[in-house]
Amino acid sequence: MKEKEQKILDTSLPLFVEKGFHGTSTAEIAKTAGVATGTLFHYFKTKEDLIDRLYIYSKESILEAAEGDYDEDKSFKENVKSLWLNFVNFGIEDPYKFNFIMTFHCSPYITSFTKGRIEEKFVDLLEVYKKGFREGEIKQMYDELLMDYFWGNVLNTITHFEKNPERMNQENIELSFELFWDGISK
Amino acid sequence: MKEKEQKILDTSLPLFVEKGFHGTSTAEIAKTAGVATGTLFHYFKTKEDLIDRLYIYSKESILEAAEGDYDEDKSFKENVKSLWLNFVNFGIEDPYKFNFIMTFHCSPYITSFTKGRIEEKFVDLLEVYKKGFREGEIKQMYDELLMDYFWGNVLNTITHFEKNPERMNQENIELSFELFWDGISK
Amino acid sequence: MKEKEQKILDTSLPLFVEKGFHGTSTAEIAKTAGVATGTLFHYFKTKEDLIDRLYIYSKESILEAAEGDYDEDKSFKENVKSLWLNFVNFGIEDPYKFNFIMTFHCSPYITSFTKGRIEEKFVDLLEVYKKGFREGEIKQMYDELLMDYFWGNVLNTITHFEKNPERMNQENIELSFELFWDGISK
Amino acid sequence: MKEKEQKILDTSLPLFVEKGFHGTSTAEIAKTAGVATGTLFHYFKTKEDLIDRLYIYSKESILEAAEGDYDEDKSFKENVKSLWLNFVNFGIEDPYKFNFIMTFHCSPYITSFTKGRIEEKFVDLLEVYKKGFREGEIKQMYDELLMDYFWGNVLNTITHFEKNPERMNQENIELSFELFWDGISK
DNA sequence: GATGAATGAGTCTTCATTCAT
DNA sequence: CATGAATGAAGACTCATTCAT
Repeated sequence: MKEKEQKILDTSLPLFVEKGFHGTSTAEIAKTAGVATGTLFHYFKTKEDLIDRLYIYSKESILEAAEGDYDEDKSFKENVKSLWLNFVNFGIEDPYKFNFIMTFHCSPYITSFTKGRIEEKFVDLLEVYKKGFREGEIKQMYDELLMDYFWGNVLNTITHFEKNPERMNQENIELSFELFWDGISK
Repeated sequence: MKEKEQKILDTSLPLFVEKGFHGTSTAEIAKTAGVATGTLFHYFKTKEDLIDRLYIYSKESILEAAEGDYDEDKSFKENVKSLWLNFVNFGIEDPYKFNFIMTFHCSPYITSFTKGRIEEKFVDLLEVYKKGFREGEIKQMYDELLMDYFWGNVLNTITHFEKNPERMNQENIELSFELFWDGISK
Repeated sequence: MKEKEQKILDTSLPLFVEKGFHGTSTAEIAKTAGVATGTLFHYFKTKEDLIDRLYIYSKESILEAAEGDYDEDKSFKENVKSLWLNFVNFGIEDPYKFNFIMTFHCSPYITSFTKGRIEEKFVDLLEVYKKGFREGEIKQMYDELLMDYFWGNVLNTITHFEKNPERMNQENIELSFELFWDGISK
Repeated sequence: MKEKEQKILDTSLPLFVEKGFHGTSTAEIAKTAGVATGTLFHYFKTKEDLIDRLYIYSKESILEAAEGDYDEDKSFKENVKSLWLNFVNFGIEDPYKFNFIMTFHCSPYITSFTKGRIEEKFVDLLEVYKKGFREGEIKQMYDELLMDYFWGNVLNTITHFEKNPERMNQENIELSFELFWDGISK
């Protein structure tokens, strides 16, 4: 990827998160990225194209962050915790990318093609855990509720430590996971 | 409140939720509400003023929905469940108002004056519960985490049933509360 | 029609004729008409809409100019001459409108709906002459050739006197008609 | 002339005819011609330069088509007919070049230098006929009217057969010439 | 109170042209 | 020669807001 293209992606992501799609002008993005407006449209056909590419970019980052962790030798709880931590750490370390995904997940500006392409990979990732959930020591419930509960807790934890960074330490992160795990345990 | 003023409030709320602040034009609001653009600016000095008033309007609704419920004769869990249910029901019955609050809670368009005024009332409402939490049979943790966990679960539950309306029944709502409660229980 | 709307129509017509569709900017039109750019788009949804309305406006003018002239008591040649003169006079007196029609007749910016609506009226106007042409003392030929020959001569005459205004007098106009008439006479 | 230079000329001519000067972008020309934008500007200093060169190119083509035909042994009418046919055939066989000339004849983008240079040659070509017109069996009239009448008829004939290609045959072309000739004959 | 014509700054996007490679 | 990334002025169109009626 060309240098200016990357610069535009990196610059526009926090702007979109903080000011929304319509609240961020292409002029502002270009200016902040230190390129001409024409350059932005050289790399991204439209503003929609830019945000679509940002969505792919962010989702790939979060997938990478969580990937390839399942360890058969550890307990199921340990494996789930590891996944949970990967997501939470990603959200804390790269809050803009995380918030971008949360904000534009339902946005009409992300093409359904892109959404579908990404969602597929996500489903693959979680497949290995689903099995464990079903056999495990956790409450009986349908998949969607479990997934939403998991995600809700990840999101909640990230948001909480974003708001209260002085509270973020090993102990409180452990506690947050226990809140989640004790909720689903039988 | 005058009829047209009310019409503008009711019309603009879902528009703002679905298209965002900058994505919704005053012309569209006026047209949808069946009034002239001039009329909108007669009742609301600026677009910011309109969204500020919507925030007050929505927050007052949710406060009303949760108010005056604490019953000394019931167990603490029952009281918390009752509060949790009030919020969840509000979000399910009036999803636009609920989403409006969630979306514009952090928005720069809501004046900090308005935010402060409202937050104050909220704190009052929760004060009575805080005591219970401290004395109760729940895990030891600091207030902010508890509040955020509570809110995260409410939000999560509402979002889940919005996405999966066919799953919404007494049993699954109870289950959702148990996920929350078992999380904080010792 | 509102005053500013009319002003925009009158101002833009010569601009489009002289500089073409793409060569004339909406900013220039508005400035020349003495209105704000927003005003132009208040009355005309798009630039295409403006040129479409101009086409209707011009064609209606030329139709009015030629209308209702057929006189059974005069010779056929006199009637044709009268029609020919009406068109020629229109083109000389209102050269912008005439040139606008000639230039944008085949333009993709005029909707086919508008073209059809106008063409219909034109066909009606010429119908009464067609009969005469067929029975008359003129050469045998198919309708389209006759019509194109007639129009070509009208256009030619107007263009000629536009370029050589000092030549325009009764005698030369008569001569021009004779060039046309002797062409089609047997 | 280099291959790419020629390609650009051949590609841009129909584009300019169909979409106008401002309606055709240099990017589109380059893309259609299969060259880089930089290449276009290597051969043609500006867009105006390109259209200027196209004008010369087209006018030279039409001059070639009509050149060197006057035959003292034939009747004057035969000679005029031959010239008339040369132009008509050119317009029918190479409609884009012909239309280009007609469209950009009055265009401000063609430098007056170019126009003058070309017009000169044209005058030379017609000089030999003027004499004949004056002495011949045709109506008394001034030169400009005669020239415009001649051109008008050529243009008219070409346009007519472009619109009605199925009517184009020896007989109808003869008829078209007779319309013209009988018009100017005494 | 209610209207909607009028405004002009601001939006996204295109374009002719340049220049380093 | 040939390329295409880079530029920023200009284009069509939108929008919050005002004000005369």
